[in-house]
Amino acid sequence: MTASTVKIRTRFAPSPTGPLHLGNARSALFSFIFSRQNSGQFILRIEDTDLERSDPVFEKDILEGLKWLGINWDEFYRQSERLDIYEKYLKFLLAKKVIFWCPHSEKELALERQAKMAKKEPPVHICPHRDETLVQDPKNILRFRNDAGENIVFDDLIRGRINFSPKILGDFSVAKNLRSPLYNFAVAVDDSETKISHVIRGEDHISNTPKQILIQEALGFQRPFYAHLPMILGQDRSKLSKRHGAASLLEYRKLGYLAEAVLNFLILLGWHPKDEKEIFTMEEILKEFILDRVQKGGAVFNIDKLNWLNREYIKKLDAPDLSSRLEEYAGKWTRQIKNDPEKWLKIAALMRERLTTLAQAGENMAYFYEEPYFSKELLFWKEEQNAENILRHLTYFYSLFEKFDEKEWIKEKFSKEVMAYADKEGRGWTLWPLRAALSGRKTSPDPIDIAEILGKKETLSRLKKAISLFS
RNA sequence: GGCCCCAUCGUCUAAUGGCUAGGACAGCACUCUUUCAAGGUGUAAAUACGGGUUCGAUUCCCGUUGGGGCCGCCA
Repeated sequence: MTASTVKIRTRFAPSPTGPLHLGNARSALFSFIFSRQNSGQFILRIEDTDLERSDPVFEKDILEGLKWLGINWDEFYRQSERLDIYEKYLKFLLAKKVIFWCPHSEKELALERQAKMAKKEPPVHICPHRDETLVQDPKNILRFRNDAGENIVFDDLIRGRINFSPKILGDFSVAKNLRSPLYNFAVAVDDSETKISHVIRGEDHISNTPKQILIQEALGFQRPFYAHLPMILGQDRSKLSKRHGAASLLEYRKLGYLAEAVLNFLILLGWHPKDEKEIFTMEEILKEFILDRVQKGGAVFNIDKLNWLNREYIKKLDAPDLSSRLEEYAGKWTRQIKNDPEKWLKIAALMRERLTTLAQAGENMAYFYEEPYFSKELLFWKEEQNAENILRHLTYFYSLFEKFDEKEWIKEKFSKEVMAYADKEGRGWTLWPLRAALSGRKTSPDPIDIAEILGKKETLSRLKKAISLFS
């Protein structure tokens, strides 16, 4: 079997026991990309065999996260709906005496494990009842009668040959009972039943692979290709988790990251195209991606790089696109935005180069919709000591703006005169107080742009208010 | 503890036997500039260590060290 002769089918198999996590999202992404560029199928399989911990809420979160990133699946399975299939294979293996009922309690097993570890032996259970034919009983579980002698060897597409001694596996568990398969068993069955050609998953599954191979072999299944991706690490270089801050994918959406940026970021963690390009579209990824170029070592999650990418993607958005994406982050200004879409478009265009995340829009747009409050000191630029000067400039600007027609209030009309005055009197000394008077902030876009958006009436009113601070 | 995986600037990475070890993010400096952002220019910063192999090792081999993962009736 070679990659060129098989139909490429990859899968992403999350368990709905928590929200979709960045690391998982990346595994899904790599699998998805690999299937798409080989015109294969991408299968989504929900691993909800653990009824206790599985929750439909998380399943929903996972589906939503994948859709957000644009990762679409061709087939969908839920393990809890496939119990008949697992039962069939379990019975088959039971009849072949490849699996058996093990009567040991969890407590006994824990004790045994402890003792073995103390003796520096692999903490595995080799069941004394493996040759007996015990029957089903709520106390018993099904274990694999592991007699494998030779090393289990598989060729990982990213790491090369990997070798395991089967002895360290012991008689591993495969199911709690005929209707409750355990992870490794369900995976082996499903990967084969759904004809998965390439299992692309996180490095944390390397040590599960020999168990799955043993089950495949007992069942006479064909072995898929394996590719184990490096982990995404937190700042402390341990597996990324909740304690490293936002780990859930959808949280990044809430924080105002663009799906395109997150996607680009995720693919860059562990993979890089031949050239030095860092920003690319899905089409470009599909064209260039190759498993051989995937990194082997874990990659530390770096929010600075994500922020940079997000800024880059925001800058590329045109004003209408940005403004509509920004709407859900507008908060209490939502109604004003809808009332005056033209004004909103201009605001969005101004914010474009200043946003790292969409969520920052809320605080950066307030002064366009409500009158800012500030103290007189704000109007003083740098070393400016003279209040008279500020008053003079503001008064000049007031009379300047006053003479322009409210109906033709665009910056092209008045910017020339504003700048002529600024150049004559000193830009900083004049433009700073003007900008501060209009925005009420130390930092903001250009006063001319702000004046245009505010309109004649509001511009004059704010200037008047600033002037009044001096009387 | 056992087994497995990994190792280039702070971080993500390029260079798979041959230029001065390249790029990006972050940092710093300068520049542009009314502020912020963006932009421009520049700068500092790495092959973990020790042995081999070789005319020549980031690259191949061995060892050491370090980091990570897994060791469930979770997935």
